[in-house]
Amino acid sequence: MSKALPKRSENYSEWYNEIVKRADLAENSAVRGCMIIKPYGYAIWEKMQRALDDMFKATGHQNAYFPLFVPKSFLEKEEEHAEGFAKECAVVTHYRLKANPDGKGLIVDPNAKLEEELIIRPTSETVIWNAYKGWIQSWRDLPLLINQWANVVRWEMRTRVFLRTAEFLWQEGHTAHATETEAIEETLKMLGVYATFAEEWMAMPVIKGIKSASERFAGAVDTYCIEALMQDGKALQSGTSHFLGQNFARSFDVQFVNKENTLEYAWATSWGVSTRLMGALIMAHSDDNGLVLPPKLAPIQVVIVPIYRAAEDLQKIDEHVMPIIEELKALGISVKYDTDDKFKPGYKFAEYELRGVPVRLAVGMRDLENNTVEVARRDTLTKDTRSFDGIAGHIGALLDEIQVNIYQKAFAFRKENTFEVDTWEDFKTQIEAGGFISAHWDGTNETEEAIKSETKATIRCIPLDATEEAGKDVYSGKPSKQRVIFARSY
RNA sequence: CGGGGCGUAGCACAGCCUGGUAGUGCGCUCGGUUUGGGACCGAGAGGUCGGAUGUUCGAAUCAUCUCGCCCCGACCA
Repeated sequence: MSKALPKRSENYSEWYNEIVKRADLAENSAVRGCMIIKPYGYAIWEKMQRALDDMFKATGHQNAYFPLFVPKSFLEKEEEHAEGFAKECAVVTHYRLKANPDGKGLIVDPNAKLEEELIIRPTSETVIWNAYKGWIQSWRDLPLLINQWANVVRWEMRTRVFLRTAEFLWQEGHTAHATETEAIEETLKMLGVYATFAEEWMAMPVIKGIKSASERFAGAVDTYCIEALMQDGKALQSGTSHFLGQNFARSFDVQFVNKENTLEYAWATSWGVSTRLMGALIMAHSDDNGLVLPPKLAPIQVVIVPIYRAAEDLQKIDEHVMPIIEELKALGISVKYDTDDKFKPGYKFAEYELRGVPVRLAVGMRDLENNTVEVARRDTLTKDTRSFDGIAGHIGALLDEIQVNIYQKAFAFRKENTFEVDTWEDFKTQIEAGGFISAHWDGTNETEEAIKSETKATIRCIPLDATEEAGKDVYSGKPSKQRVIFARSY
């Protein structure tokens, strides 16, 4: 068995799959396109959930839960929404099985056909807005700020662990507002929450932007997104926030009486991030030794590996190390002291690197004599022998430093791989090399389509912070007001 | 759904062309020595070769059919 991972630069796809497998994050399930998230992977997801949930609460949102099943008639109500999701829906048609009269096993009981088919939710706008109809009568009921943590199913033709699975876990926020302005503010506020989460927790820089019409969420007026650049030069849409206008309120007849005593349709937003963020986390930071986790999301932040021969030696190390473990825990740092004697230190070193543990401490007899400890950082793969005194404080600071360093590394990578391009020749060359391309676009669907079919590059977003700049479309040569971001994407 | 690849031990693979005793490495079990970057020695356990049919004295190997998985496209968070 080859112990080394495939090289990131040689086969990115294989490298990614190996990290997912070897770091024990997830595996494919018996059901095609679905994944099993393993305990270590799930622990990371839980940390993400916790941080996001806190941010949602801090912005006034509450959690609720809505059904898994969407009656087909609900999905039909918003036309564009229906059209957008129709091709990827799992449908429940029966509610009972029975023994096969002609042989072994079970068959679907033909007598148990549902009058109306149920769709397994691909997203919950329809069920939620159907419920909101009963919840909203007056401007006093608004804003309604709800989030749901759930699973959804989208029957994709081709799947990839974390990045695109048939079933995935996510959160979906669904809010209702009395005014358009307020709804747009909410849309942008939540986009900001996602960007903050991506940058401060995941240590992954993102571009905030708005989608072109062709990339817009089905049923939305505007779709905003955060786009991140992966190490192979492809973009990953990491979160979306939609301004839905009054589309769903009209479709589900959600009207309220405003302060002027007139009936008005509610204004809506929805926003979501999914387990795809796990894929983003892996692809944004990891290296040829395995996963690299930002300390804020690492289930184990510090691992301590004892190095000893005899059992008495281990006991001495135990005594030496216990107070530090307590001290670290008191600082809110999660520590694992790995005394498992089935594996040698070298094996453990490699294993924790594979799993992305940010800091590793090695303590042996030599250290006990010298009152030292070996401190290894995952992000830089450097080792440093330092005094045992004050080590807990040092590690606390080191974790912060690693968090920042991982971000800066990703930021520098993005900067080096973002290119302003002004000619079609350069565009075609650059897109092969990967990265974000900042280029002028004439705003038409035709040009966007043509560029896509010729280069597989799509408009990732129109950046929110872009400055107006007169120019010519990189493809059509027609006038353009600003640059947009093109890339090949996942 | 198109194009390519692969199904042999828990995992990774060889054997197939040219039919004749089921192999290797990792992992696993037991014993011993080891332990500061994926330890070593010795002894063991583990297989209806994805399935079906056919050709043959004889099939992992040849033929036909079938099922499953992976990769590349179209679709997408």
